[in-house]
Amino acid sequence: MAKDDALKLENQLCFPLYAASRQVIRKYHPYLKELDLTYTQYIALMVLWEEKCVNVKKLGEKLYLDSGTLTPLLKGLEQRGLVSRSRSKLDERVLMVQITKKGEALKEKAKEIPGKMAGCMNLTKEEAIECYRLLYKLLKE
Amino acid sequence: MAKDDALKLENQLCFPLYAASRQVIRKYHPYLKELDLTYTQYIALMVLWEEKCVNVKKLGEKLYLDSGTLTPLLKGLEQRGLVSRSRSKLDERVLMVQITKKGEALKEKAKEIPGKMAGCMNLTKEEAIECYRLLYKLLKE
DNA sequence: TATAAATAGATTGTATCCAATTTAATTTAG
DNA sequence: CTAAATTAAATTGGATACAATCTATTTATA
Repeated sequence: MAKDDALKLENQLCFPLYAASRQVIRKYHPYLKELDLTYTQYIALMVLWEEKCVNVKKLGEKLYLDSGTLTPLLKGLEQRGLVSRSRSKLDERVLMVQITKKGEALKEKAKEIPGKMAGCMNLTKEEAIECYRLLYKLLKE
Repeated sequence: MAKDDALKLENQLCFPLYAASRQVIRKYHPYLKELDLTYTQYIALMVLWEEKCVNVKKLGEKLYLDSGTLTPLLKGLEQRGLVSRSRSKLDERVLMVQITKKGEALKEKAKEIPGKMAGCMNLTKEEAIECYRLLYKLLKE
């Protein structure tokens, strides 16, 4: 490939990655709006629905997000009573985040979302599995 | 898959898409910083390096971005003398964006970036091609 | 054991993203 | 021809992302 062609949008791998990511998240919007959640809040809650209690550092590692994003996000969820935040007694630097009853309750409504979203992804089962593998390979390096 | 499992982070396709997208863009950062560009500015310039002149609507269609993102971004590039903006004489609603000499000059430096980034993507050639295909399939619907 | 180094979050500042609304120009219908 | 509908950008407001910096706490070490 000529050096000039390497700068064409159509020859980038990153661009469709970036565009597809935003497009899929936009498709979540109508469903998440019903729960008054953003996509970032949704995936943060996903971790908390599984783990019940997790500190900010660990949450950030799972979501590939740092405290600059998570601190205000978690404060917002706390204000709405969906999570609670408290310093660890053993190490005051560590902030534990816990899902609340109200946060747990929201999970019941959220359960409908993956099924609704499945219809928005026009990949075959096999393609989705391969795409998943490739994205994690990109991510895990 | 149980309905509960569908809400686990590890069972999402969107999440690795979102995380990998941000991670790859983060890897661009040191190289783009040398040109004082953000990733979004970089892909906007990519279109202009190819097309010389394009209106905001068309640019938005290519990048999957709307005027809410592009207007301030293009104003910024204009202020730095990298692009010029002017209303179409035939249709005053349409804003034409053109690359300037200075913007063209930046392309020479940018040419080094794809090569540098290639080393950051740990997919084989075949995997990259398949990933590209799957992402565009996701995107084109 | 003071002090340096490391660690966890919080804060700050810049640049997106995007839904929703607004404005101005053009096209379409009646 | 002219009011209504459509279209292209711009604007507004809320929520990220993330680099860089700061603060408080804990750990390591001379």
